[in-house]
Amino acid sequence: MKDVAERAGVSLMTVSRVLNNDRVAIATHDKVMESVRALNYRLDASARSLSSAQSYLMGFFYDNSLGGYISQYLIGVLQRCNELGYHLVIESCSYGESDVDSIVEGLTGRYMLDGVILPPPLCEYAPLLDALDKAGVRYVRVGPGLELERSSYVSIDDYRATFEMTERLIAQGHRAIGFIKGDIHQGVAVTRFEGFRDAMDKHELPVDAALVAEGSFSFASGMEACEQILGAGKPVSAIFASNDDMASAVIATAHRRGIRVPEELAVAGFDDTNIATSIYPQLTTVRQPIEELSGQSVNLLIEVIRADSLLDIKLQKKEILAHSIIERDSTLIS
Amino acid sequence: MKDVAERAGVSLMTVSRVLNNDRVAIATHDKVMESVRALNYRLDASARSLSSAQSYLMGFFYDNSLGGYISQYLIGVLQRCNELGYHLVIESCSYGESDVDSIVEGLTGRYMLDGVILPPPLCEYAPLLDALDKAGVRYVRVGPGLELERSSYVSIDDYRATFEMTERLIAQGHRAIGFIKGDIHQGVAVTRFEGFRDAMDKHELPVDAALVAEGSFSFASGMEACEQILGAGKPVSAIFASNDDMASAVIATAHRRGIRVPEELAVAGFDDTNIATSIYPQLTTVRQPIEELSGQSVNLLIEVIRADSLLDIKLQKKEILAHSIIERDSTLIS
DNA sequence: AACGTTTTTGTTAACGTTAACGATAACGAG
DNA sequence: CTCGTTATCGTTAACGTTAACAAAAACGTT
Repeated sequence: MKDVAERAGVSLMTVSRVLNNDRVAIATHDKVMESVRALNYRLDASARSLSSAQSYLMGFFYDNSLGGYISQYLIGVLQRCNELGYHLVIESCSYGESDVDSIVEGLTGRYMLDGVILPPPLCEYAPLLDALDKAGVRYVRVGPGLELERSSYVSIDDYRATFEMTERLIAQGHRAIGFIKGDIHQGVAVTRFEGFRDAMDKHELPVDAALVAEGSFSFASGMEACEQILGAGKPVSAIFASNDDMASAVIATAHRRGIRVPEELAVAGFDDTNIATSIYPQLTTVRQPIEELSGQSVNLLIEVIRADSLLDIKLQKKEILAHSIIERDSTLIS
Repeated sequence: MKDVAERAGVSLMTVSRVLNNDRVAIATHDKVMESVRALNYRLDASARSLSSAQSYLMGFFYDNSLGGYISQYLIGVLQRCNELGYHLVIESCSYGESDVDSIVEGLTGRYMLDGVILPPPLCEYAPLLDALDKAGVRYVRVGPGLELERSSYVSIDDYRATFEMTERLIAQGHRAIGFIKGDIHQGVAVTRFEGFRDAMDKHELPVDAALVAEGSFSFASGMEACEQILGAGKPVSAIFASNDDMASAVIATAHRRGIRVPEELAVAGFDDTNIATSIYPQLTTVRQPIEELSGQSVNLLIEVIRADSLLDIKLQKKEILAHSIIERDSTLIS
């Protein structure tokens, strides 16, 4: 940096200011930038962190049950991070596996991470939230269903979403509708079921216990749940699964049993993940705008960081983004 | 750190040594660790980086076309990284999108990254390799098919894998076998086709041009390719797709056309990704041990880093791990 | 022209660690 | 017991940046 400063005939501080977009006379700015380019100079990230007490590193906690869908979260998060000059560090952490404290300690080397993004299901994992709170790490959650008063978050309205999808199925003439719950330890699983139940109630349709099965959001659990519902021997004309993995398991099960979708059985999912369009027939589902959600979580996180370090305020901001219902071939009768 | 040193009655240097597993008398070690625990002390990552010229950060370049499969790479990489005290930074970079230089510059703040892991398809993206070489960033590639002399890498033997799978199909009695190529700009796509072709040759079976279609490794391209092959009107009893996404597209297309799998059409894929077991019927495929490959890439990368900083040697090491053939319901006739 | 304001730039002192080298203590062999 | 060797520990000086404050320059007002 000294070389740059000398070449431009200014002080170190001025160079630093130019490189950090601080207030500098435009003429000076240009002079400095010219030197920077000529010498192909870059700030040293470590020195910068040490001096400024910021790492420009965001954390992203990843649980394997997020599986392939991590990519959809990553798109939004990475884009915002890059736009804002941050880099993204992935930390793996398994829901239920309890070395949470040591994980949090591991990234606690004082200014290692400026903040953390928590996608599902970790956004609802209380021990992790506790550890982060204790360590004073700032975080924003994406799509939590539990402990909503605990931190800033972005989400969709899961209740309204399942409510609306259920009404859509009812409007299509379905009366006997099966439902596959997600992992009931997760808040969204409960919320989604409530939306289904209340929509059925509203239209005075019974929620038959034999047509409601518990899954865990995984494909395998979806197959079991579907077998259970179909095995009950009661008539069902549609099954609404709490996520796309389980919905695709319903379709797979139907194929295996020779049941035609959607003619004999309509199937609806939730999330609009990649798999929704990678199976036949393509899945009718609730679309969560995951990219927007996760991108917005970065914006929020930065606000939280600013509020914390500038004003020493623990900001709590909640944002609900719009979902939509995507109708594809698994429910429409062509 | 000063507090820890005073409490333990030693110098700063000794504390540093204890925390870095340097040679220290065992009694001193214990004394220091006691203080560390009592004061709940952690090393400051930034200061450590600044002083030691190491960031303990590995980069992982991510291209969207990796899509959901990033999770399978992540598992191996993250585990090794954590074991070795490293953290993982995800950088997004799109194959073909050409701001490669600015991306590499962005992480070039001298010691920002100790090294980089390159999964497909970026492991074959020459402009990126050029930029990394120019910037002096050390990297290891996972599963490259091109420019094999250019750096260290870990991979499987794609040629042998398709060769063996093809022989397996032939042994099951198939004679008219269709093949869907991957994106021909990628080395593995070519290699995999060669394995298929040579196996057919060996058994004196013709490789009918009408039964070979070009895809791009995506589900959509697989559907098109499959339509093309089936539309040719020639008899086909099996289709071997260059990856699982395209193989599942073949199955979806078969469903749509009312062709029974595997009775009327056997289908084989490549990779053994999650989707292989998330569809009906489950996919016969070549299993790449992605976790092992990616985990091993971290080991290699650390060797490369060591060799470079200690001996100033550009290490080139190649490792081939074993693949296997997983037979599931898309080829067996029950 | 003198003075308050604001804008722009410079100086100094950390930030918390480790490299490099030096000093001391412990040990073994002759 | 002496001396060389090795194991252990301490001192000093960076590492490259920015915060905080100070100074100077530019500007507008009366």
